[in-house]
Amino acid sequence: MTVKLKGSSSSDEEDLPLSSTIPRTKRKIEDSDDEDIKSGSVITAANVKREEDKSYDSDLALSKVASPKKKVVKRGKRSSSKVAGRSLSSTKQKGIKKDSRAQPPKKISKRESSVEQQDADLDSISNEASQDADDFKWWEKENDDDSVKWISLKHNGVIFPPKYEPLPSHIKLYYNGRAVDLPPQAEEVAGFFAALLESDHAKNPVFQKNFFEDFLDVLQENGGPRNDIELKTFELCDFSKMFDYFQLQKEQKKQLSPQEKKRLKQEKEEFEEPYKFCMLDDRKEQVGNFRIEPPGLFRGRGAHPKTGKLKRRVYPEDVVLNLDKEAKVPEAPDNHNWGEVRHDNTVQWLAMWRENISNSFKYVRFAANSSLKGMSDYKKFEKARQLKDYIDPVRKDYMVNLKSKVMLERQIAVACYFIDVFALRAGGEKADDEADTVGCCSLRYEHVTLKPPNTVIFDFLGKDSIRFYQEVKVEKQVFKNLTLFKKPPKQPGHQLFDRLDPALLNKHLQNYMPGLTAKVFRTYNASKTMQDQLDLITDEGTVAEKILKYNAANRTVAILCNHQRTVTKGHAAAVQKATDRIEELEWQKIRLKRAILQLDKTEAKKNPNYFAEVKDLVKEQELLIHKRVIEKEREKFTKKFARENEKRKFDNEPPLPDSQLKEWMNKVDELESEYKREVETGKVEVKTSDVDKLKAQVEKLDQRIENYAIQLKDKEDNSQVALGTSKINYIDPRLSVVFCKKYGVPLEKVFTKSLRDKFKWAIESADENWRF
DNA sequence: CTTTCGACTTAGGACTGAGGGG
DNA sequence: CCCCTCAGTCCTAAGTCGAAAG
Repeated sequence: MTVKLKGSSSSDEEDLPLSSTIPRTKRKIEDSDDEDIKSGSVITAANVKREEDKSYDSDLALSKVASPKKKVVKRGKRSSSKVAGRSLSSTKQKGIKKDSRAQPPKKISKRESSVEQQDADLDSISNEASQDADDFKWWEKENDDDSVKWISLKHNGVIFPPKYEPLPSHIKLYYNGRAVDLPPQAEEVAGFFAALLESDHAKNPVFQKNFFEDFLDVLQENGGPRNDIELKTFELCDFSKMFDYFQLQKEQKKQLSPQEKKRLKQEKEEFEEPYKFCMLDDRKEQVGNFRIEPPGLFRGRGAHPKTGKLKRRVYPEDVVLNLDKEAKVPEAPDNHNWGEVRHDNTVQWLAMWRENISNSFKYVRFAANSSLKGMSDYKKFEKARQLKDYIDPVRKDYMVNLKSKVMLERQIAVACYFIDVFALRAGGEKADDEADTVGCCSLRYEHVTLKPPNTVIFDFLGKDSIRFYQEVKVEKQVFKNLTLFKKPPKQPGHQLFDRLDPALLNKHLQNYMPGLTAKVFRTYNASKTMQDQLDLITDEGTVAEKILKYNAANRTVAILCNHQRTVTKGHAAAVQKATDRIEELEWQKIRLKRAILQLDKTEAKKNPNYFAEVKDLVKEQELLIHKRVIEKEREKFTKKFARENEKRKFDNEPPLPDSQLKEWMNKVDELESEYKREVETGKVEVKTSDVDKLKAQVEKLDQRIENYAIQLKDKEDNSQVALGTSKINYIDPRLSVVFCKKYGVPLEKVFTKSLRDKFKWAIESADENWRF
């Protein structure tokens, strides 16, 4: 376990050796702080100067020698000359059209607000709208001030999850072998756990403990088990009957006839229709998450202390609605009342409630394709583009400040370097009842390992407890500073940047550019990287090849941002299967080559390279392949037999005779003995005497092997990388639009339907010459 | 000032249905 | 054609950051 220094109370801090030496105020680097003290010299201003000069020179030497191949700075970002000429774009953007805050307030406010009129308004949500959101081109309008988000806002409220349906009386939780008669409220909670019985959560002791505590609470509140069984330990609970029942239900749902499924789906659609849309400034716009989150067990990520706790049911009384003053307030279901009705047009949520796990708010908001979301997305990317014009001084400064005499400034410099070069997040402090994850400012001693002369190993859990592991080379001075920041008495558990927090860092960044914060760097560097990668692609090859290259560029960005996904359950198996298949194809190829040699011995001399691999195949390996191939064949026929009979049974036909299966199996046996002979005699039983034909077959196999190998590599490369997050949040969509336009790639090959909706503004505004 | 709150973006995993290969 | 895979969508957790509260 580690000790947290920051964020803990001051009394905790007093126990720690560092507390007295490092108050969190700005001050000069003192002797005890600076690594240079090791050399025994007292650091005066002059001394510092001299020392710095020396190190500056050596840094320079280092960069001179190593810069062409070193990885000190990834992605060659210091090449700003290309960017410089384009600096007007961000200013240009501002003056597209003068049209101050162009929403139409007059119509609504003047309007009669009789009940009938309002009903008509709401109906129009699902019928035709006064204005279709589709032809509202907000991005062609000037909009500087967005503190007011809307003038009018009408919606139909939210959908609540269905009431709990008690299980059939024969489905019970068992305790120590006895059926427990639970009150429905407690049964529901037990059911939440039972549903997860085969997931990893159910095996997590923290999850079990948290669940069990909350479960017992609910049980207590509702009078305990009705048949007086006292539940004491989790281990004696048997949820399997409940689990089985849920499985059965799932199965039954699957078994429904297609028509039945369709009908149910349509019913659901019809019921949800009114909630899917709202009227925003008289335009019909989509609502995002209009369903209130159902109760369940909290599934925290990573080692979350609260994982497994009961996420309680939300009632209308917990919900705050937000609409305009004239809007008809939708009726709360079942004679309930809304917690509150608000008319706050400075926010973009339609409803909210407080959740009970961390006591924070959940919001019902507009969908990603809405104008408001689009606007903030656009602004985000414009802000990132703006950074182009400021990045040089920012970088120059942090390089200079790496040598600042003020500790805080050095820490800021290193933090900026990390954020810029390695795309770290800001890293706010976290509470004890959250998972222990970190970002830049919250990095601790143990998260950074230093390997002289200038290698840094990052190893920590970031957002969502995703591991960040990188072994990188850094600027010499960064390395020196890190050594300094880790100097005793600092030890594991202590903050690396003990003077720093995101607020401070962001305040520093605002000095360069209004609105500049740590997260802007991620957007900037992601989009910049994408631009650079796309620039490398030429207008050659097929559309499919271009898409492959686009995805490769996308992957570069995803890796930069450390966007990972856990390898799917079947991944290892899938890779093994693909590898096996390639191996089998290789083997087939070798057999063909052997056959060629048998037919014409002179071939070997004519082209020894071509036949080299024939000798490479080891006998043991070949035997294994044989075994695998034969096994697969047997399995294939067994399955075919079973499936065929299943079908016949369904069609009321007589099953296939066993003799059929036997016949198939005999064929496999034959094949098996053929292979056996082949190994014994070393001779392939050739079916043709045409050498050219065989060669053609070899060629075909080569092609197939190649294809499979590429597919496999792609699969491997992508197995741990999630491309979606960067595409959705970090890469300026206009880059993709330009790429597609320029190279004749259909946009739908890179953007799904929902992304095309979300990025409508980009699709319609970017021309071929647009650059990030 | 520092801490907490509120509102927003960013994130990976679960679920599901369309389409691609055997 | 059928199965199975995987892309696309849904869900909601977990960040960031400015502003209010203390």
